[in-house]
Amino acid sequence: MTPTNARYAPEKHAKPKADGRLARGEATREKVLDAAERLFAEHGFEGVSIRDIAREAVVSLSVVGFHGGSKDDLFLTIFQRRAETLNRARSEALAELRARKGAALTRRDILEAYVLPYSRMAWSGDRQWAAYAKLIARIATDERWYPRVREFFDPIAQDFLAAMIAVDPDAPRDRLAMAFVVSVTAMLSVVSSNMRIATLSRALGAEAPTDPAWYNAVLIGFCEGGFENALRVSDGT
Amino acid sequence: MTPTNARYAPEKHAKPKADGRLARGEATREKVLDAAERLFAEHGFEGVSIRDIAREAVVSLSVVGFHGGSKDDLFLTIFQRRAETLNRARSEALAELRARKGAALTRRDILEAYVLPYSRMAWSGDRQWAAYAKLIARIATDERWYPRVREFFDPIAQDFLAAMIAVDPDAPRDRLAMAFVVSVTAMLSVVSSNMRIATLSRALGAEAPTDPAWYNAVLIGFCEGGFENALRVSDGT
DNA sequence: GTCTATATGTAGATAGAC
DNA sequence: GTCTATCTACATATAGAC
Repeated sequence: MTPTNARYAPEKHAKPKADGRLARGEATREKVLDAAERLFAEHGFEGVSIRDIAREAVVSLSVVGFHGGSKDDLFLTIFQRRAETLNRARSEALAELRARKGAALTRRDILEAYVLPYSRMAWSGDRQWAAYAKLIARIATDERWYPRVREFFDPIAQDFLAAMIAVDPDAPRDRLAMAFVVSVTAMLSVVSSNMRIATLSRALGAEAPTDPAWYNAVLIGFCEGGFENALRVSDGT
Repeated sequence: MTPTNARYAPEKHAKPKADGRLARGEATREKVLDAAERLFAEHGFEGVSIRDIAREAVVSLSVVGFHGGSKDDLFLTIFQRRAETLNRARSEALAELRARKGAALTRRDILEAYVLPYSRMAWSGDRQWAAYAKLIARIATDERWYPRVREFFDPIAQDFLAAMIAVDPDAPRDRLAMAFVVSVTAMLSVVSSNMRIATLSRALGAEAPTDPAWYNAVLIGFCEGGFENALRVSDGT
């Protein structure tokens, strides 16, 4: 697991000064945000105190407040910081596919363009991007936080849904919406529960899969088959 | 949404006294556990204080400690309290199908036997069972809590996986494990995010689905198609 | 920009009266 | 069994020195 992926590894968000180094305050700010990102990803918002963050970042307590503002602000800032990079990766993946395949675009292609940027991020080998991926998985089903961060994710989701509709204009919209939400949750769950998948595999006598490409392939296969079957009009039970 | 389902509505876990009424202490205990269940489901473990629970249950602070023990104990007790009922419903559903269909059992049947008892519970119209369903969805992907409650869920999951293997003995075990975990997450996500599905449906110009049977049908359809596609050996990307 | 010090509130837990 | 009262620890936030 966790092969390095150059795409995400070098990503840093502080602006370098003219001389190429970060301003001192800027570097501290990054340290604080990075520490908060890791801890929030691991323990959730309420499970982390500002003192924990200060300790993890190796700064004093009030430095966290200075750079991060209130605890709520700090949490939102962490989302904001990387959202654009992820969104851009997804948009570019979709645009590239559209350019290359045109009308031959399939649902599988669209799913890949949505899933793979996130997957690469989660398994990039960069612990901050991995933490961010976990954090997204954590808040996506959280009714308290999702409304406050949806602005970062919903627009791109709309684009992908539009692409799905273009592939099959007759698909019932409600089923499409549900298949999409379920697919997104499935994607997030693979990152947050690959430990469970590994455990369960071993319990069944198989080796625990370790290759991200394997997880991607099975996940995308699952969602592709799921979409197809869910969109077929039929009412059971 | 939320039609009453008699199966779960009358469920109460305190033992009645010989005269048919609950002992006073027992009734208080139930009040405390019910309040904790609702609040933990809504706000998570760290998001709820013992004082919150006391207020919700309309008892004094120390009564919560008296009946619930430590906060950790209280949380685990809530899980324990209803786990057996849910497990029994699932086992019975599977046994009934096996008796009725024998070797003609399908993956779809097995999925239904796993999903429907949970779905009925979540939408039973009883707010405590609904809260319990939300609580399960909340901790299922929580690395801190899942190890402490898996004993309540893993045995039954093993039974269902065994049934899946019986249907298709050649299915690769690792893919089976992953398809199962993803299906379970999908099931849980429908309960915790049906608001998002509804919102997204409206955004696409459809009405927001309100019928639990519709959610069940689309979900099971999705998982069925997902399983089938995920188990096929093929490696993309 | 970063520190120490502290104001102010709330957390979990329990002792002891009734 | 249930209450009031309180212990001790830790929370967020910020004022003010350097």
